[in-house]
Amino acid sequence: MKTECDTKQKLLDTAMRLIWEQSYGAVSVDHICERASAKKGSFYHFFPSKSDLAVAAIDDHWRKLRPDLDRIFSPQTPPLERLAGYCEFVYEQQKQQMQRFGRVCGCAFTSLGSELSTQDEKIRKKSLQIMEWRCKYLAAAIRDAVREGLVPEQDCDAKARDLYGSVLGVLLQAKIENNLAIIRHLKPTIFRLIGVPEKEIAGAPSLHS
Amino acid sequence: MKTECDTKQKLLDTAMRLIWEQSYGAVSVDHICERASAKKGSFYHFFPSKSDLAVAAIDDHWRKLRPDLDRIFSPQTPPLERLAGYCEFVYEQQKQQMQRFGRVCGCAFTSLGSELSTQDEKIRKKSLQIMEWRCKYLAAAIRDAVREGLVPEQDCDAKARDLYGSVLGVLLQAKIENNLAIIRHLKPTIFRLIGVPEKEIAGAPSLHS
DNA sequence: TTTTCATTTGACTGATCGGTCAACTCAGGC
DNA sequence: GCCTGAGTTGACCGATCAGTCAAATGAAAA
Repeated sequence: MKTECDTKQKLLDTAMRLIWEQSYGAVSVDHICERASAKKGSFYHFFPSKSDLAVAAIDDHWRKLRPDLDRIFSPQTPPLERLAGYCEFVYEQQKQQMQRFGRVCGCAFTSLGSELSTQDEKIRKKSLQIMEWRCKYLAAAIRDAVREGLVPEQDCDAKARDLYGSVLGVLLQAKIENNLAIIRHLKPTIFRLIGVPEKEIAGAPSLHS
Repeated sequence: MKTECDTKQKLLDTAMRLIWEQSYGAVSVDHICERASAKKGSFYHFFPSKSDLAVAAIDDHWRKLRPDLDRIFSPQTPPLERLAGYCEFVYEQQKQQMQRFGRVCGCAFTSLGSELSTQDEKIRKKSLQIMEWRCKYLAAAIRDAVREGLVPEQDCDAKARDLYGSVLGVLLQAKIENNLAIIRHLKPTIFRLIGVPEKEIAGAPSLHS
């Protein structure tokens, strides 16, 4: 009980960072331990296996992300501003990764999901869960936009998934192109998908608060 | 010179199949050789390294894909039917993978790109190149749709990338959900993005030839 | 027939992989 | 002052990793 359990937290942080910047397959338990200044025995004291660590790291990363999403998608904010704010957040998050690592790293959750969902059911399930949670924020915003008459009537849950698909797609393109700029396409794209009038999309470039 | 160079082709086919079904990191050179009934020495006779094989396998897979895309995007076909046909093709391809492997496997090119573009520049570049080539088909279809007055004036190249982003996103979701059905969202989504009137999207469920 | 050379073979290397283990440390409760 | 048990340490395991190599094979060119 040397240093409480910040060894565990250090391992979670380091693992998420390395996997995000590289990939699950390219990061070994030894690398994680070395960068976290922990020994292998400690690793396997806290986590039964490498893939269990990955699941725990996803959970931990999501936990740290939730306050931001709760703020962005606050019902206090007009629904279309929530969506615009989310696009801005996605961009800023990638920009921050770019500054730290010098590369566009995409979405950590879905990178793991893409790499491992055909092989590791635990990670697939977890990745899927995060996807569903994120869609709930989008669905609520769309629903409120419909209620306020800003966009046409539509299947909000299904549309939220379409929107999230576009987010994932753009992040994947940005990662492969290593180009932040295309993330700026995100806001007009999702506005089009929910039927915001084209003239409102063209004008008002970013946030208009 | 036993069997001409079908050993090389066998290695390419096997590699693409295994990597598609699993991932680059999860598939070893030994696995590939075993499944291709080749020996390690043969592997390294044809390919200088594992990542060179991956690049070659992408090229080879693309080569085999082109005739289908040329047919689907034939200028003979009305532009919106080309896009609908492409959505159908994407669905059918995943369905075929599902039958062979029992799982939705997503887009092989971008799975590789997603996993390795932060680590292997050769693979990133190749993955990017394929992305650009595919966008050209989409851009041409959009351009023709604009010319025929089916959709509003727009930046066709930029929109093609947005569309392709949606394709990638949906495939990623389908892979993580292991669910073919959501790929059916693709056609209405990309039609919305290029501004096909909503009443035409709702009607005419699939191909209308 | 002999030469040539792309191809094939299988044994081999050293490094690294994920994971195990018994011994050790040390704060808190008794 | 001893005991307990969460946390730490570093040596260790067998398997597997990507990559090497010298020798063998055999079809086509000479």
